[in-house]
Amino acid sequence: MAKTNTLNSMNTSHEKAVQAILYGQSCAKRLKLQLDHPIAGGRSVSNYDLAKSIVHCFSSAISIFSDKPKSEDNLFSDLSSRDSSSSSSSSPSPSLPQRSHSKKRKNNNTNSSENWRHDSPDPNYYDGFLWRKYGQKTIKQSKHQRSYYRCSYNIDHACGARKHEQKIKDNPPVYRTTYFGHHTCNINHKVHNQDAGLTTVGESVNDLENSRMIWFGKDLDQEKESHTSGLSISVKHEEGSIKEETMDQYRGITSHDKDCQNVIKENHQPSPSGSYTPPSSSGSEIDMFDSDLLVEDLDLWDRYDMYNFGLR
DNA sequence: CGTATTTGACCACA
DNA sequence: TGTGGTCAAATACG
Repeated sequence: MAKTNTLNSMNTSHEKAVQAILYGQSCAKRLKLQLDHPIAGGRSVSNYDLAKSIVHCFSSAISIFSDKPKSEDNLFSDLSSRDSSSSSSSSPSPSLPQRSHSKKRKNNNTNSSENWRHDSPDPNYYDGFLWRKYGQKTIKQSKHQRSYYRCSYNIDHACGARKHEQKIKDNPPVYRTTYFGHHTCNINHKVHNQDAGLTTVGESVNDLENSRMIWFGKDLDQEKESHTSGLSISVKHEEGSIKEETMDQYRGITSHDKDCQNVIKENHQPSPSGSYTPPSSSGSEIDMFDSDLLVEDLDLWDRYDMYNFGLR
């Protein structure tokens, strides 16, 4: 493909964003084709995969466009020096929150704590975990409020994972979620999945993480493990109420999975905030999932020329 | 009635 | 002292 050369020389974020959009367009075309001709033979890519790729492409493009190098660095260094300390203050002590504890994290080695950042147009972006909101604050630098969440199992499992969510851009809306700490609640969870042979689920969830998730800490494998094993619902967001039916696909859970998965099942129903809908009985889409389809890094957009689907 | 969210107050850090 | 992170009582919700 002649385009590959162009892509190889593609360096700027802008070009990457354009490439992401183009790829998304390609996927959309392909999806339309498959929807128009559902029985067309030789369908190597499921509609689900295509839809997911489309969403991812635009999400990535938005993320790129919204990332002004300077402001982002500033913002993030700010988070690293301030926010991330919250995880360390709470996670180092596996004990449950006590009233005697200070209400603000102590100074700590925040730079070494695990942090993820994710930008999404969807305020209820599904990240594979169940969160509980514990605070909301107006940030002086931003006109939008920042919401504070902690893992819903921070008590049951002494899970110190936390995240902040804040709208950073209006048009188009971009929500930035910053993650702190580890999900200790899900370590065993993955084992359950593996025992149950749900590797496809793991791959699917893993894909979520690939969606423009920026990691800036250490111990990637560990964090990845957490994401891979996590299954949950979104949380209510004060600025939007986007449902996440699309995430149903990720929830192929067997009955003997315990811990978080069971709790998810229990919590979904009563939770006023969760927009979770029960997993569809057919896991066919998950089974058809091809993780190679998904874009892990925008630097690899050229790689996806092989998935051009012959539409160009 | 149990659980999740909201929100004002408290507190630590820069 | 200002800012932002957290707590916890009040409130909302199913």
